[in-house]
Amino acid sequence: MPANYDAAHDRLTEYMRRKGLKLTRQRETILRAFLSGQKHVAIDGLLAETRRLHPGVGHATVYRTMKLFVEAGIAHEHNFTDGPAQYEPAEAGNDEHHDHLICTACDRIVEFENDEIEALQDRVAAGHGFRLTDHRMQLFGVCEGMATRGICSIR
Amino acid sequence: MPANYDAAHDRLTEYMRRKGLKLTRQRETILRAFLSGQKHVAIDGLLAETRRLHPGVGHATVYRTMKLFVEAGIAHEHNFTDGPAQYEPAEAGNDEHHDHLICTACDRIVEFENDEIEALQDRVAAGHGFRLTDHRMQLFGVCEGMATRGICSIR
DNA sequence: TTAGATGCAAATGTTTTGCATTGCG
DNA sequence: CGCAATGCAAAACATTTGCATCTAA
Repeated sequence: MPANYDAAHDRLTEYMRRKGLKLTRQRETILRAFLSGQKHVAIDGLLAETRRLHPGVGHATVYRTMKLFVEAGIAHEHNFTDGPAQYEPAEAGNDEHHDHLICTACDRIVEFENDEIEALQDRVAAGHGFRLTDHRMQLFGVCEGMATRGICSIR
Repeated sequence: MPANYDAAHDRLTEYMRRKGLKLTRQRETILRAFLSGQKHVAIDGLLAETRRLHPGVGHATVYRTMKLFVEAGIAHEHNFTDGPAQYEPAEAGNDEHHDHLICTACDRIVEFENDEIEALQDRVAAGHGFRLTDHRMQLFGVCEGMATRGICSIR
């Protein structure tokens, strides 16, 4: 059982109570699978791990559940490439916005946070009369290991 | 015939010559359609306009051709939302990189360029040992007209 | 003449949906 | 018990591909 399982489980329970939804064995299993693997997972990986713990779960259930997790604030959805979406656990307490550096050679994903950039984004938006609600910033490049030795240190 | 048609046509011709490809009536028509409408177009709009000028063009041809235009450097492809990709004409001379502000209420797209942000992005990437090849930055918000009067001034 | 381009239909890959059945509250 | 959730299959959607035919060079 992953470290932050209890906190996420509590949040989910509270969200379901508020919305009149039900906590099923599938949803608990998907939550466990979601929190036990790599930080960024796509549906197919999630489905595989979920089925390891609870055979027979349908893929539609995983899609529906991840959507629910996003609404409940325990997951974030990212679309880095044109392929399948990836999901990332939301931090329990401080869920600061962060952005991503993506290595196009080994698919490694590094997170970063930069207040200066965020401030400039707000200023740009304001300058055009926009009230900002969200943003997306993805930096694509080649990480050190891949650039110098062609060796990926993470997978 | 749109303003920048000739320049784009020249670039395309040159690219095709280099690659041993052929300039067909369809490709010329798609170029004309591409340059005659809104700055940002999706395939279906492009197909409609193309067929108005040249009935019978297949959608696969438009997909293939836009891919070609991107390679030839006369179009940029953007994936703002999860829907279909949008294409934008590249500026003939100075094709500076720019980013986008997207109004989630009226789908208006405003372009901007901010060297300070670009510089900070480079610095962030370098700090993580990445050699940057590309980036994507999209700011989502509500534009002035929609926020104050619920009226969109562009569509 | 011939390699490349086209149009159609079919395949692909991701995600959503309809529906009969199951199960949580 | 009743409404929500599930699993399955099918649909939806954007995009790509196979292939016979056509056409620019």
